[in-house]
Amino acid sequence: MARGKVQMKRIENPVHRQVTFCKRRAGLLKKAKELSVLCDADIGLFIFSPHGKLYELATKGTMKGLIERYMKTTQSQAALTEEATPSQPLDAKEEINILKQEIEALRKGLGYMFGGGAGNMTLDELDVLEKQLETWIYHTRSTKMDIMFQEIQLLRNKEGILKAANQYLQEKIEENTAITNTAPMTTNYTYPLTIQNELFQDLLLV
Amino acid sequence: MARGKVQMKRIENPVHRQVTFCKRRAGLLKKAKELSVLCDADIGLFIFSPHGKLYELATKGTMKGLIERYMKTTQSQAALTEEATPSQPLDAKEEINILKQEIEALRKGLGYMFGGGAGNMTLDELDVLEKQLETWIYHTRSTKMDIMFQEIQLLRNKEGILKAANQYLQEKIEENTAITNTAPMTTNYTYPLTIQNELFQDLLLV
DNA sequence: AACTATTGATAAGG
DNA sequence: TCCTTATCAATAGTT
Repeated sequence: MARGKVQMKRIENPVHRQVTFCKRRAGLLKKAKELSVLCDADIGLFIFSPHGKLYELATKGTMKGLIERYMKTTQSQAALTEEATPSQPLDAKEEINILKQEIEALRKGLGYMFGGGAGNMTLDELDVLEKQLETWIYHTRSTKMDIMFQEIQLLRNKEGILKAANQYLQEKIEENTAITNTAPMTTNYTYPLTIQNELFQDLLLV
Repeated sequence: MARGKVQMKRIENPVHRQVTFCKRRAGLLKKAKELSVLCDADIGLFIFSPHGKLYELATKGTMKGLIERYMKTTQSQAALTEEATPSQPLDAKEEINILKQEIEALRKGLGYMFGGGAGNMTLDELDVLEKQLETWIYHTRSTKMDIMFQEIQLLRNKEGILKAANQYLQEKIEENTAITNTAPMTTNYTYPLTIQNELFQDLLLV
């Protein structure tokens, strides 16, 4: 580049950085488009600026479509990798096939969910998808139950602490009354059930 | 570039195209990485060769993570667009918020499904996810039922046609028997229920 | 935003 | 695929 070699590290000066970002971003998008045209390649490119603004390029169809293709490719690559190194040399293939089937159904189902169209799934695929959804919903409910149970436990603990505090205060009052029982309890000031004891205060912050 | 300016169109010579693809792909990935480092930008880039081979770069985290961020950004942009031109000037915001909530839950749920971890979803999000899954499973079952119903209808039609064919053949036989009833039916040749009539044949191909 | 000196990318060839 | 080299393209620093 010009007027001095550039160091390959973050440009600290914010103005320089912003200018360079604009220039190089344009260059990168241009290069991507050129590669796509010259070599008949399909390219998806997205750039988030430091401020989170998005710049994107999809040289074929929509970015969504390219992303789906990307997902599909990486998933099948993963499946092939697994096939190449079978943990149990034989008969693990069956399980791999089932997983592949599930992935395919989920992938189509995903497209269905985002695309909105219910189309072109076979009966078998729908069946797999349904079972997968049932499993998923089961896990969802299970996690939900866990969280609720934790909350219930927390509330029970707090309840216990409050009861103890209550009793403690009650005893204090009775003690007090016993000592000063010559003076009549004419005050209409009702004891609030706030806890003065610091130990209890700490416990309540859990 | 070198030895002559390049035309911005597909390189027809396959060897040249392949070589150029390798070189420019490397250049593009390098440029993307440079932009990322120099300007603190997050970049996702994937390239499909004409033969479908995938080359990718994610300058922060995984491509999956960047894609999720991309989805989220575009979705919120779409939401903002909708917010800027509200079809019903007021109170459509509520629905938008609900949709955003659903999308967020689904996005997290998607990560959960692929990532395998159940982690860091709130109770509310799990609730939305559960409801969404129920809707989805309902549609899945509905589509399945449609397909099955279609098949049943098809089978019923075929059954009707076969019954008609049967009757037709039966009549033919009786007719034949009536005409030639002087000759005894000594043949042990049993009539197969195949349909000779071309009309029926055509119908059965439905 | 426009200019230009300089570096970087790369087409062709081996 | 990798090296070389002539040439073009991108861009850093400046105005």
